[in-house]
Amino acid sequence: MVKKNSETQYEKIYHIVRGIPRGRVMTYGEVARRAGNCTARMVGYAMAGLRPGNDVPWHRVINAKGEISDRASGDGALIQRKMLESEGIIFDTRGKLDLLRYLYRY
DNA sequence: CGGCTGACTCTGG
DNA sequence: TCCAGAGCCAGCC
Repeated sequence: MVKKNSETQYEKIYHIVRGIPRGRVMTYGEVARRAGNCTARMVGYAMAGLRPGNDVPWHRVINAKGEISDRASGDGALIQRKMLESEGIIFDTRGKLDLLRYLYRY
């Protein structure tokens, strides 16, 4: 399979997010680092640019604090938390999850 | 082509 | 422990 470098970093980011197994999460920074020359902001922006119909488990991407980032769109954060809980991830009373336990690393 | 924006992260006080 | 500022780069008008 030939890979085109013409692909945007977004595609790379999506691919990585798709590689996150169920019950695990990944931080923006980790995804960015694995994607290559990319920054956490790019990942965040890539997630923001997601469209319905994609098979990207965006809810498995969280910030470095182990928290769900507040986004511009309404209650997305609440949905994300529910999705993660649905996968067996337990949230702390402060709304945080244990990164040492759920963080997916290669 | 230039400037603004953003689901982040890090460091210092 | 919490708050604020700076850095970062691709996409869009």
